[in-house]
Amino acid sequence: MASASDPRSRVGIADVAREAGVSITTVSHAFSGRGHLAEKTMVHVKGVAARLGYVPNRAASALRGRRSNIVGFVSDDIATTPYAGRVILGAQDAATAHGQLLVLVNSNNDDTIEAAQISALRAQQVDAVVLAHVSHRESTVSEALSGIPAVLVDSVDPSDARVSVVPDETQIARLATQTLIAAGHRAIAHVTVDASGVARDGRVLGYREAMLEAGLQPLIVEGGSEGRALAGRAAFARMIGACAELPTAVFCFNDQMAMGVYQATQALGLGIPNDISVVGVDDFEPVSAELLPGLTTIALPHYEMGRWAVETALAIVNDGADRPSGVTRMPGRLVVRGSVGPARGA
Amino acid sequence: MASASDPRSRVGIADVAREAGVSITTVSHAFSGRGHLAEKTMVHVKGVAARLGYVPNRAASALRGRRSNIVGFVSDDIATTPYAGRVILGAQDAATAHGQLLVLVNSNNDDTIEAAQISALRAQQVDAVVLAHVSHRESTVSEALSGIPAVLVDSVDPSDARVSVVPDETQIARLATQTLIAAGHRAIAHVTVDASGVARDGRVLGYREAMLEAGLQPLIVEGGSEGRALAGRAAFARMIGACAELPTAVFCFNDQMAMGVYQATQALGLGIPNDISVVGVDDFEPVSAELLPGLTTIALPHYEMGRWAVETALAIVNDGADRPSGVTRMPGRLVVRGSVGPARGA
DNA sequence: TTGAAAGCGCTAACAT
DNA sequence: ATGTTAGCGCTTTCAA
Repeated sequence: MASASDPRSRVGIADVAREAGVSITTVSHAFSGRGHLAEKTMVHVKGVAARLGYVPNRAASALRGRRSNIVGFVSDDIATTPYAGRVILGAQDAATAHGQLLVLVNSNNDDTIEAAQISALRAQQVDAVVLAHVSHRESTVSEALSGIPAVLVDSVDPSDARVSVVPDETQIARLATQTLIAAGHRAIAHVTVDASGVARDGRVLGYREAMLEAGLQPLIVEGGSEGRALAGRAAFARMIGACAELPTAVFCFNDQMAMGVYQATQALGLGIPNDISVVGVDDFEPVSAELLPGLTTIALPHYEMGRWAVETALAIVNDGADRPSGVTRMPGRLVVRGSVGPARGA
Repeated sequence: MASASDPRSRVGIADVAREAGVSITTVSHAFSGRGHLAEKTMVHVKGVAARLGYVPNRAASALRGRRSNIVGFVSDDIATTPYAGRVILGAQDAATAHGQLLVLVNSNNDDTIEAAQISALRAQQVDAVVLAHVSHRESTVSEALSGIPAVLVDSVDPSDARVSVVPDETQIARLATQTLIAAGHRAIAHVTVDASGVARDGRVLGYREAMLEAGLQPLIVEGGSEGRALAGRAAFARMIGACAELPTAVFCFNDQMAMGVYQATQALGLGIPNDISVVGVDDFEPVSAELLPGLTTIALPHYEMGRWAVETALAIVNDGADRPSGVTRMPGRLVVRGSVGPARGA
């Protein structure tokens, strides 16, 4: 059976030129803004193009010119967390603002797939790549990326050869802790995971600093290797066993662990925020906004990092300059809901 | 300052041919698998290519051939829910299996942006596009898509001109309801949203059917327009006011509303599943797996729909055949956790 | 202000 | 089994 009308936009620059009675150069100029067209030629050409449904073929421009105007975005996990989504939003806004197309590929946390995806991106002649690894960690940049401007999001290159942007974990933890201190709490525990990592270690550090500065005694409780509700419950249980007197506030590694703390307190008949105040990290809304009471938490700068990454990648492409490598830290933002109250007896 | 080694893979098919001492046709054949190359020529050419870091330029192939080997994926919201993520995973697996690159764009639920993104996709010469609208609904296909094979995910084209794949809402609701019936429950309420929609209406229907078939009396309680915890709490509260005797089980429109039901029962001192059994829909893991007890729920066929969409889109491209338009319904899958118990007194 | 023509890297006839 | 060659649709000198 014959196929329906040709799938691809069969109308090319030559068709527009013929129909408009001008040369293809003129049409090209009308779209690229180069050269100097008479106002009315411009209008005429654009009109004809629109009538014909002409869309410039990017593959052809990419072939002819040096640039494809596409930037690749490699994510290791867009499926199970919504974090990457916000980074993508920021990246896409930046790309759109610069007339670039953002092409997303997902490596599903598999190095082999990642290398293959990067190779595919390279074959598409992407101008630059942003590599977003969901959990803040060290990660070696795939060899496949050599020769392509790249910026890392939420991870740092141990060889320090790439530009990267990460959340300021220490600031985030300080902000959370100081929020609790400002509410009058003095016995503040930090519930976290036991597996060392950039995010965990940075937050532990920030917590310690804030406590020590306020002349308070840090209390760190670990609940398992994964930052989930189960670990939050486990940590809370462990804390009860270990403390003569229960803290009046808990700063949790993330919102999911905070959810576990909610569950543990509930089982004990403790009320939030009356008996105990809680602060999380992430502002993972399906959790933070839905808990009862709403969870006061520190939102991570996902959108901002995505935006910054694309802007920076494009700057590297445009300036040709080797941007000073190094890591940029972006602050978290306090989101106030209902889980922080005054300290008991304060 | 001079830029570092040229950003794009400067080595082309001609370089490989020269270095290997063969013609460019031979190199092309070595990569495309067309023609008939001697085994050792093949190996030799591939070796040289690898050494030179050669990657075929897709833009050039797309320009020359009829096909770009890229399929576009338009999502209206990858940022705030993880559902699209699973669809994307399925779509990407299918694309990779067929040697296609999946290019994702996000419309952020804005028709203007969507049209622009589709136009960009078209300019990239995509072979086909899949349009994923997160919440199962009717949606008119953008004009920008005319002439391009497209398949819809999670939405149907009212004009019925496009192929689409959606969850089988009725089956999903029946499965949920029957799970409760099988556990011995007879007084089973359905907590849902008040805004009519394909998903809501289909689930209400399935619930009704299952109840009536079992000779049971349906009880539908609405909690608001958005399927979130707040609405779940509101619905539960309303139910208490309206019923002489509380149901022993609740089937919720989605996991988030189920979370609201958990909160409402907790406030009342009711235990799950001892006093009341709960079933959700979505298997939204940050909620379903983290609730205490874990939520028994119906997983939506996101991955499968993504896969099917790309497979089907590619089939349309390849066969040139006008695939019979129409909607394909995919079943949900029961995920058993801990929120369903035997009926009280059963 | 506009046009002619070369060529980006590749594939597909068509040789040999 | 391998090589020659003509374009795909566009941008970009260069000329008019």
